[in-house]
Amino acid sequence: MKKPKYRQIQNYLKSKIQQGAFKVGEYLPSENELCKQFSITRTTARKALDELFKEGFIERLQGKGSRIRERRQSLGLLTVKGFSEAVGENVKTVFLQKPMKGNWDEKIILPLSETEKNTPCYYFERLRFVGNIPVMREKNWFSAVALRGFLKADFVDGSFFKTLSQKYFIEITGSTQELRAEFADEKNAALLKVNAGTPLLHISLKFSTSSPKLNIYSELYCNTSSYPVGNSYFL
Amino acid sequence: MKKPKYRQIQNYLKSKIQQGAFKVGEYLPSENELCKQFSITRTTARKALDELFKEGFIERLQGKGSRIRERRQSLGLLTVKGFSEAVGENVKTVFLQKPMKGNWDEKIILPLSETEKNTPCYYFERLRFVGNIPVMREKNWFSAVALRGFLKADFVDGSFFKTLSQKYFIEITGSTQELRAEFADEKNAALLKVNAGTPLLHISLKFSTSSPKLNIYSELYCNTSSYPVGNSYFL
DNA sequence: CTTTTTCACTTGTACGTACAAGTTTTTTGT
DNA sequence: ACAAAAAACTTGTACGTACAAGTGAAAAAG
Repeated sequence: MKKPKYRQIQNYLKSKIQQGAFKVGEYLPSENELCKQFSITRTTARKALDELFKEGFIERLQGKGSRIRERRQSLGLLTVKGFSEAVGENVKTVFLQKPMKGNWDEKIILPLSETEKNTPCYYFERLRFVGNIPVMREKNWFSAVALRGFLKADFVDGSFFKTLSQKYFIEITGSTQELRAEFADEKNAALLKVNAGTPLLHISLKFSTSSPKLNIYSELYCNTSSYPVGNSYFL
Repeated sequence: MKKPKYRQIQNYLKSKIQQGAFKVGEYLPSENELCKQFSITRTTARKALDELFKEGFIERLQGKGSRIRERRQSLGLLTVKGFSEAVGENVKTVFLQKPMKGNWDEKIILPLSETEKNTPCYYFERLRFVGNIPVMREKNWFSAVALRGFLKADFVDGSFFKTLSQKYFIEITGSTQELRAEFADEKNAALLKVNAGTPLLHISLKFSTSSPKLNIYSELYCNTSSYPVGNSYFL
């Protein structure tokens, strides 16, 4: 029932980070300060910080402290090369469909849970550019129950994940992906400005989150001829 | 200079696991046994085991112990769906080129380090089947300096990674990937038994290992029409 | 003023203790 | 013989202490 102390501290700090109380590159309170502040021992403070490190929120520098980190880099997610890394630089995102009440599409490849099938569904669709070249079409579905008021709100910094984190305190905890090379259909060809029949990389994604109610299902269609999709994984 | 105790214990246990002294599903000595055996405190023993857990070698079960785990599942590597998971089941691997002295191919997409360019190179090539359908062509390059005697030895259980682990005590520590959807060229079309011009998933891979001398570069060509490539990532 | 040393901070390692909580075996009671 | 209770194990959490090692600023020495 009761949560361990280190996890309480961990979650407290996490929510502060998510709320933007600490910016990327800034330092968290030191272990000893946390000890005083929460009346705990250093063992417990360290455990909380170690967990935040494992989750990718901070990096720990001996002699200096615990520094806030850009979390995206720690997740082994597939990213369009020169996309999220080169933030802002020549990158553009256009809504093809703003968030709306939608239907669980039969094109979603990764299996939905039964409970999800019986809940209303939100949907949005975007087209992503590098320079003026459209490189990725992105279709997203997720259950409406976890994100009340989502349709009215704008995206934080134009980022869906940042919105989840800062407005709903929901983090991505994992992902499952399936990758296929397919011929572009007419719709995708038109959107990505290629000939129909060009090979596209089709990525079917399921994101798990810290909210058990919320999984995000995405179908991505990528023109990889100029900008391949990349990812990195490190222990 | 001197390594911390917990890391010595960690490495000792790791090498035992790699040598096969503990099989998958078996339990490591308990924390208290390690304390006696190495004259350390439980804090240190726990730290060693926690590290092995982070590396994916074991899972820790309260009340039971630390159980050896199939490590591949913990790495966020791309796998052909129904391939490594369904071990042995309908899965076949054929050498198109047994390990040999080769040349750093210009087709390697991810950049080589300068030192690597100046070392001799080993090469091998395989074709992988699910059922009787060829689904993946796999070309691999790596520096010869790290793996002396590699050409003579056979693969452990037909697995390159298991060979690295058990014969050379080298582990995969990370990977960088680039993904492209491409038309099949004639060679790949013939090998994968598809028409030239069929879309193939082209994966360019660089594996980092625990040996700083060894990186493995791979170029994979996958027919994803029946068996998509998948991966999972969890925190 | 510049260089060196010291000091005050940070995180890292390691010791020891105690009890909670989950699992399995043994003992006890009926 | 069977069921419940106890004991004996496991890992998990949390306390407290001490010193090592890395960093940066302040103080001392030149």
